[in-house]
Amino acid sequence: MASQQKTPRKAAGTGAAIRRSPARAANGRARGGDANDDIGLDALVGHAGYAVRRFQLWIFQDFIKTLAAVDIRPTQYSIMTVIGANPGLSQMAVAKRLGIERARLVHLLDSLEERDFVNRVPSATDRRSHALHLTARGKTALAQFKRLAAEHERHVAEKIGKDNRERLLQILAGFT
Amino acid sequence: MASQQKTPRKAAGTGAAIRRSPARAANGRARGGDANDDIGLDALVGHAGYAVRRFQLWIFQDFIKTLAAVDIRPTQYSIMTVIGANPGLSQMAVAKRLGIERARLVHLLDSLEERDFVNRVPSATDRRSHALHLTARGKTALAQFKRLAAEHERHVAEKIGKDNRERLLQILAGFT
DNA sequence: ATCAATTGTTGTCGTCAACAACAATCTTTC
DNA sequence: GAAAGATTGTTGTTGACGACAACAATTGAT
Repeated sequence: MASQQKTPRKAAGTGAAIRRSPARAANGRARGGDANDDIGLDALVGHAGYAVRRFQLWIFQDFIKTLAAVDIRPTQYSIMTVIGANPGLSQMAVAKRLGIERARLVHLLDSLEERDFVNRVPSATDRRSHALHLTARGKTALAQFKRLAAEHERHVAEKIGKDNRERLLQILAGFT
Repeated sequence: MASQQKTPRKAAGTGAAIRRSPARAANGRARGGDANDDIGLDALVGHAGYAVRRFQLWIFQDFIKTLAAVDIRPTQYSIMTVIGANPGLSQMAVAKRLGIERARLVHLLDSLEERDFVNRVPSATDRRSHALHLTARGKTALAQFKRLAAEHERHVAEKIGKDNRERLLQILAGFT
């Protein structure tokens, strides 16, 4: 990390010239100028992971923005949705189902419980586990969240196209 | 956070009996037993963001695993790919192109420079910026990375189907 | 009764996105 | 050409997140 520390900007006055290889074509610009979108990605295009990362970023940002008024993030929404559809689940069950680490779920449930959306009820059959339930307030809140989430989903449809969205859901159905 | 602290498990000894409601249907399980995949997701299915999140997780894990031998992560790979295809770019240009914060790119380039894959050359036209280049070692390394990345991409194709993968890339092309 | 496994919890570590602030350096404008 | 404003790289902080490790309480199996 101490490799080049404080940016010794002036140090290397190396007249070593640089003259960007003119043969390389695709490059050029250097100082923004105008279009900075003409930067070749080369192999990056054609990489599913890259496209998915960018898309995931966009979609989460839109979700957060659309649900900003109620201050609910995607993970919180997914938790409430699962509990709402399957009341009484244990934390392990929820964690496993959503692919969340149970250690992380603890804090997530803490915040949801603080806001009186979720309830940890001691399980009757297993004194180790908690049965998770939505509170009355949580249920009505979730209903509103779902409306906003539906609006977000419309944004997605507008962005990539209605049928493309459905095709996407179909392709990735195996991961839900 | 202090809401329910140390799990007062025993406290509620409420002999209130409970005998889990047999009517609840859909839930039930509690202790793993056998199939724990029968938990309804309700509205979660049909949410692009959720599917994309799970997929992105899978795909990144596979990328990391496939390139574990060379210790290259997706972001590092994308940086080297872009620099390789457009030598001389500034950090701002790379950051903007890849959707990485320029603050974050600093550390990423530090590590790549430490490993002698990338070079920060003082720009000839703008003494504020650095012209980014792959080192000789970086170029040969990138060639190998690309072979491994191609292998990873084959894993993706195996997972979701060859044509589904291409359709996915096509749908998300606007985000690259 | 004993030992292994499970559940919720706490804590730590490393990655990552989002900001804010700063010095050095352009660029613009008068 | 000097002052004001914008850019570039950098440092630092915050918070969400995934991955692990350890632990007490409890359950299940031997």
